[in-house]
Amino acid sequence: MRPAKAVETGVPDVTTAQRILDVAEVLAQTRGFNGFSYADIASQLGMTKASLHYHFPSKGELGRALVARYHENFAAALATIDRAVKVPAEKLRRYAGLYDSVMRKDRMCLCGMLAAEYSTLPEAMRTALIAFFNANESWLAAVLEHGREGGAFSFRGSPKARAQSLLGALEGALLVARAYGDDRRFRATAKQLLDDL
Amino acid sequence: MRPAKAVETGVPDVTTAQRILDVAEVLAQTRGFNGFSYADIASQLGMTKASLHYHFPSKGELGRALVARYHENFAAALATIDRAVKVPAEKLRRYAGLYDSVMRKDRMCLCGMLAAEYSTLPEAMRTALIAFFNANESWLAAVLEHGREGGAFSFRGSPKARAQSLLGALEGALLVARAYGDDRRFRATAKQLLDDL
DNA sequence: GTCTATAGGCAGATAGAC
DNA sequence: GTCTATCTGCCTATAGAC
Repeated sequence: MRPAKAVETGVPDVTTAQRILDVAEVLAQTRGFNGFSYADIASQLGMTKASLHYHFPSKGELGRALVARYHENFAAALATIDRAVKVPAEKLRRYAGLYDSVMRKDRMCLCGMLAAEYSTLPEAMRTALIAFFNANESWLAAVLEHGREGGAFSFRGSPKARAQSLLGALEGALLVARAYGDDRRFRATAKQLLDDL
Repeated sequence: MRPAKAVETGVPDVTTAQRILDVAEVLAQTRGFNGFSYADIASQLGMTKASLHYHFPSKGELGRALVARYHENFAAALATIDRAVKVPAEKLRRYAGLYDSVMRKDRMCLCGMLAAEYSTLPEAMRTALIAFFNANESWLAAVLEHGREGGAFSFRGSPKARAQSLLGALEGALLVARAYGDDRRFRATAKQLLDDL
């Protein structure tokens, strides 16, 4: 039986693989997937490149794991919103808040960043990336449809089409605001997008 | 006096520097600035890497020239729109058409791509990038203000704020649509953005 | 202006000791 | 699991012949 560890502190096990992903995620969100190397991760963790390859044999594998975990965490955040809030407009406000918290950390959405690099990504990462966007769109479309039925929104067109443009608009707002280094700019655009519904 | 060349064909001089920029532009728009090398350009032009360095001593220099030329061409396109069209809504339709023509070539807007890579860019490129966005926003803000005064638009908020969110939304729509490889998706979003004004 | 040749460094990745 | 050592290849960039 596996021994319980760090029970006193209440701090759960953090595996090396997780710590690698943590560092890689920040690097990928700030510099892009092609903008960092195993050496960057290794130096930040005080270990060697060879050790990283034990956990993630190739960079493509690392990237795939990165997107998968990001997707899981995002899905969990959406589930939390669904549990905590029932009002569609407030759901969307919180959804935009997820992007805002990324902006405040001076990062880009991981998947927005990877979308820019799409043509250079291995197939497994491409597939995972599209899955992330699809999940976001489905969630958004459901909220939008529900909100319009309830009279909270009055947008034209299908909920699906709206979901697509909203997703793109938030990613783009983040992309440009980050270049300006201005998070108020992102919030102003996000508010406007939601007010337009 | 410099001898006239290619007068018979009516084809103007295309300098080597221009041809280098042409190839580099496509590469930067599809793979990102960190996603291509001098070797890629050289092989496409049938010349050596060393020759490229004669025209552009460093990759940063090449990138700066890339953004500067892109900005010039974009400004010229906006001037053409201003000359050909007076109706604000139609001006914006043509503006979105500029992005659409990029999408149809399976490329990303050069500056949207560079915005993703912002933190890895040399200072000169960052400055040129922001200048591009500023010019776009100024043009958009003027058209939006004019259109609202004329009763064509009824958006809320300042024209400047609208210009910022419109620019971001178009860049983001392009970014995501490109990952899906679906240009109809881009056009649907663009239409929606303009209809919302 | 374009070439050959090469420098010097960093990339992702592997072998094998501990 | 982590290390040292190393491989192979590509990167940006330069020197100097033509």
